[in-house]
Parts: sequence; structure tokens; C-alpha cells
Amino acid sequence: MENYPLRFPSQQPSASFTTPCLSIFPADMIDGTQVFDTFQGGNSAGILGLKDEVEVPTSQVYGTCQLMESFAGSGENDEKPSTKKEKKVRKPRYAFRTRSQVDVLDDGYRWRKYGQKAVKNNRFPRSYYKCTHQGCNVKKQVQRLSGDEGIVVTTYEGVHTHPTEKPHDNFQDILNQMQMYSNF
DNA sequence: CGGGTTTGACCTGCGC
DNA sequence: GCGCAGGTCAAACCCG
Repeated sequence: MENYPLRFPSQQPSASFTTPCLSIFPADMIDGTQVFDTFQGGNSAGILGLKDEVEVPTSQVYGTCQLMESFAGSGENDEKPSTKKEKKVRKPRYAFRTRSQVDVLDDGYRWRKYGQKAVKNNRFPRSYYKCTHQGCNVKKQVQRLSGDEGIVVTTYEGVHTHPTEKPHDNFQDILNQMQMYSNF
């Protein structure tokens, strides 16, 4: 089976890809998550649009890229839930919708699967991965949409503290575009 | 043998 | 308080 490469650079919550088209997202599943679409090898026409908030029904055409600074504060709080009564602080999460035959995309990092759960209203399970790089606490979730099993939603949590283990190829343009839109 | 996967148990937050 | 769902742990297992 083919394996579409997908890159998720360290230090920046954005992505560059080798072959995808970016577009949109339904915000119904990951609340407060910054979302991008990556239709790899697909026929989507690129970034369709972004906006601050998403209130779009799932099965429509969506235009979004939601920032969520309010979600996580510094984005570096990943200490074990302390024994004290502090509120649990989550890192910002960024989701990518990808049209792909494979669940696990090659984003250049090494991941170890640590769990899998059945998800309500979804016949596909959600898989949980951690970055295996020492000291890097980035996590990701991979889930296939029950409504469209050709679409994989990958949710990243945290920022890599190290470069990818594979040489980076281009798609810097899309990365730049995404950052432009994010600053919108 | 080391690293990754599987899977059931456990923990936690949230809504009722 | 209870039940449910999401998220994590960890032991067993698999594979190169």
C-alpha cells in the first residue's frame, strides 16, 4: 500500500506536505482545535478559506482554520496532572483531515501507539500515538471519519522539540500560505 | 533482545 | 452520585 508522506515540522504548529491539497474542515469533532485539511493525491483545489470560528455542519463544504490560543496557555504545560487541584491544562491541538487509504501518515517522526479506543458514533476506532523521541511529548490521534472512510483525521497535540528524522522536502509555499492565513 | 502493537483495566471529566 | 465517553497505562504479545 502506498504511503503518502506528510511533514509536521518542529517548533511550528503548521505543516508542510509533499503532495496534498489543503482546504477545510468540519469543526464538530475537535473542539478548540486548529484544523487544516490535507487531501493527499486528491482533487481538492487548495486552501479554500479560513475563518476564526466554525459553525458548519459536518457534511458540508467547510471553510476554516481555527486558532485556539485560548485553549492552552503557554502550550508547554504537560506536567503530570499534579496532585494539587490545578486545572488540567491541555496543549493546543491541531487537526489535519487527510484523504488517504492509510491511517498512519508518514510525517517524518517516529510514533509509538499507546492506545486505541472505540469512538461513539464512529465505526472506526481512534488510535493514540506518542512521539518516541526522547524528551518530546508530542501526541497525536488518528481517526477515520465514519461518514467518509476515505478521510483520516490526525490531531496533533504539542510541538516537537526536535527536527524530523527524515530530510525535509518542499511544500514551503503551502506552509507559508497557511501561516499567512493564520495571521489573518 | 529491543522496540512497537494490542488490548483490557483504570482514571478523569462532564452531563444528567 | 452515577453512568458514559475519552484518554492513558501497562502487561502481554509480536516481529525483525
